[in-house]
Amino acid sequence: MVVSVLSLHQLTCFLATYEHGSLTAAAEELGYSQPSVSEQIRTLEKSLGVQLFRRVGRGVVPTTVADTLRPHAEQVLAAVDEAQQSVQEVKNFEKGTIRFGMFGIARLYGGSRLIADVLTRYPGVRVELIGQNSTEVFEDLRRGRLEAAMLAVSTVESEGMTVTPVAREELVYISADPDRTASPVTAHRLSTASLVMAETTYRAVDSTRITLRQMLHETGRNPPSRIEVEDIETAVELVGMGFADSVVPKGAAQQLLPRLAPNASWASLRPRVYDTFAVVHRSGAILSPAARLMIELATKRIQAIAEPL
Amino acid sequence: MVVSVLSLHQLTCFLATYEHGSLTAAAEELGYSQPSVSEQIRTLEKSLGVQLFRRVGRGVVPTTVADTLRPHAEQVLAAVDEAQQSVQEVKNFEKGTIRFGMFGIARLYGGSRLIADVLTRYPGVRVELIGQNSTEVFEDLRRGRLEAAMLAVSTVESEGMTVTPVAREELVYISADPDRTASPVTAHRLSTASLVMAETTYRAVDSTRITLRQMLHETGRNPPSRIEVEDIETAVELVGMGFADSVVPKGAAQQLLPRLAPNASWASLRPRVYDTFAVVHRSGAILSPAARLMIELATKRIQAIAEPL
DNA sequence: CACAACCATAGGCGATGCCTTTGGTTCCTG
DNA sequence: CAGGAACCAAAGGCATCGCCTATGGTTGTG
Repeated sequence: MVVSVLSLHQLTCFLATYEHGSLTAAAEELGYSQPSVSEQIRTLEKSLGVQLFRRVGRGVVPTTVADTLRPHAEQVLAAVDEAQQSVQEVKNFEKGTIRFGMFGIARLYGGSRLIADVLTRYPGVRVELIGQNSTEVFEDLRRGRLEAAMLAVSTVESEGMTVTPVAREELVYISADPDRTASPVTAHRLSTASLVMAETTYRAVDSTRITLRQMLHETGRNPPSRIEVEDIETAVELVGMGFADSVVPKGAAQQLLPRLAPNASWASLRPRVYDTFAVVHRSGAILSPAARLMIELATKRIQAIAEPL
Repeated sequence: MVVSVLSLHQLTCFLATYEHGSLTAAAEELGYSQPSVSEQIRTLEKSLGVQLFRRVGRGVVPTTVADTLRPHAEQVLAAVDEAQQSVQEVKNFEKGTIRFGMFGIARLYGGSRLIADVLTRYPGVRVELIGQNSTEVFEDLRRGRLEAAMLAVSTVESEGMTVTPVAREELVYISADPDRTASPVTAHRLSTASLVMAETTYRAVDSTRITLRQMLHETGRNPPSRIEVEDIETAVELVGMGFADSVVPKGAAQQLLPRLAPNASWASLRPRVYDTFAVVHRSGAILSPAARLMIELATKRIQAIAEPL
C-alpha cells in the first residue's frame, strides 16, 4: 500500500480556504492562525506538485486543479466522518455485531430468549451466539476470536482463563424403567448401568462426562456408555424407547422428557452431582461493554433456570 | 466542520494490522518499527474510545468494532488515492479543465483551430476559451479568475499586468465605395467619414477605437461613428449595404468581406495603424504548465494570421 | 524447559505544526 | 492621492508528535 503524502488536516484547510476564498477566513473558521493555514496549503501544493490557489492581493482564487480536487477532498472527509460515526454507533449498540459464546445446549436454557433480550434493548445490533460445541468455543476464547462465553464447565481451573461460576445445574439420571428412578442412583448403580451419552464428538472434554468420571473415580470404573450420539434430543428419545438410560442436566430432562420420552422419569444421583455454568474469558482481558452486556443478560437467563451461585 | 481526531496514518496502520493479524508484520509491510505501529493503533483506539484488537500473546485479533471500521477505513484511503490520482491526471493534461482568455473575435483568428490543437494533443481535457469581451477578460485576469489570456491591446502598459506582444495586425478601412479605398486613408479623411463600429457595449475600452482615437488625436476629433453595433459581422454587412464605412482588423476584413460584403473593398490607413495581440497575465505570476501550453499554441495560431513581432 | 515470536514500555531525537511578529501588496476611501 | 484596512508570506520560537532503538514480559512451541 502506498503511504499517502497528504493529510486530512491539509484537506480540511484546503476545503475551508476554497469555500471562503481566503486563508484568513479559513483560519478563523478552523480556529487556527492565518500562517498555519497558509503553511498547510503550501505544503499540500508542494506535495501534489500543483498550484491550488492564485494569490491575488486580497484573497485567493482556486485554480482549475483546485476545482478538480475539491469533490475528492469532500469525499475523503465524508468517508472519515462515516468511519467515526459507524464506530460510535457500534459503541452505542445502535449497529454492529455482538459476538458471544454459549454452551452447546443453550437452546434448552433460554438461548432464544437471551437473544430476544439483546434485540429488545438494542434493535439495531446483530447477534452471534457461538456454541456448536464447548471445545471450539474454548479454542475461540484462547485464540482471542471470542471475547467471552457462558459455558458448562467441570472445573473452574483453566490455564490462562478466568472462570466465574454463576449457577449450578444438577445432573440427573433418566430412564424408561420406573424402578431405576425410584430412588437416588449411587455411583455403584451408575457404574453398572447401560447409558446413552450425547456430544460424542467432544466426549473427551464434555463437562457432563468429566463430572461423571470424577464421581465414578472411587469405583474404579469409567462411565459405561453403550450408545454414543451427537445431540441430547436423540439421547432422550433413545431413553424413551428403552434402549438405554442417560445422565443429563436436570433442566434438559424437565424440558425434553415430556416431549420426547413421556414414559421416562428421572432421579437424582447420590451424592448429587452438578454441572457448573460459568462466564469464561481470557485472564487479564478488559471486557468490552458488549461482553459485559451479554454476561449480564446470559447470567440472568441461566439463573432463572439453574440454581444461582 | 468538525476537525477529525483520526489520521490517515492511523487508518493505514489499522488496515495493515487487520490484514496481517500482527503488529510486527504490519510494521514490516509499512516500513516502520513495531512500536510505531503499536502506538498508532493505541492512539486510534483511544481517540475512538473502543478496543480494535485483542492482544492474544502471539498476534492480535480484530474485535467486531474493527470489523465495522475496516470497510470504512478502506474507503477513506481509496478516496485519498483517487484524489491524488485525479490531481496528477490534471497535471498531466489527461483530464481536468484548461481555462484561457481570448479576445472577442478570436473566431476570426483560428479560435476553433486553437481548441483543436489542444484536444489533439490532450484528448482528455476540457477547454474553456473565455472571451465574450476584452473588459470582462481583463477583469477576470485582475481578479485571478483567469490565469492568462491572449488579447488585442492598444497599449502594453497596464497596472499590475504583464503584457507580452506576440503579433500586430493592421487596421484597415473598408467601404462599399471603391473611390474611398482607392488610396490610403488619412486621418483627416477618416475624421470626416461616416462609420459603423462594432463592440459598442465596450466602446470605451475597445482596442480598435482606442487606437483610432490616438490616430485622430492630432486632428482634434473623435472617431465619427454613425452606427454602433455589437458584432463585427453586422458591421461588415452594413458596410456592404453602403450605409457606412468601417475600420476593422485586416484579417477580419479578408475573411468577412468576400462572404458578407462582396462589393466592398479595403485600404490601409495613412499612416498605417496596428492593433497588438499580446499575452496578458498578472505581474509576478508563475504560469502553470496549462497556461504556458495555451500561450504557446495561441501564439502560433495568431502569428500564422497576423504579423509576428 | 528453553527458545522463538510477539507486544508493551521507556527514553531520545528529529520533524511537524502552531503561534506571534513583521513586512509587503492590494484595495478602498476620505 | 494619500492613508488605512484587509490579506498573504516569511521568520523565529516553542510544544507536540512520530519514529527509532533497547528492553522487558507474556505466550506458544519444539
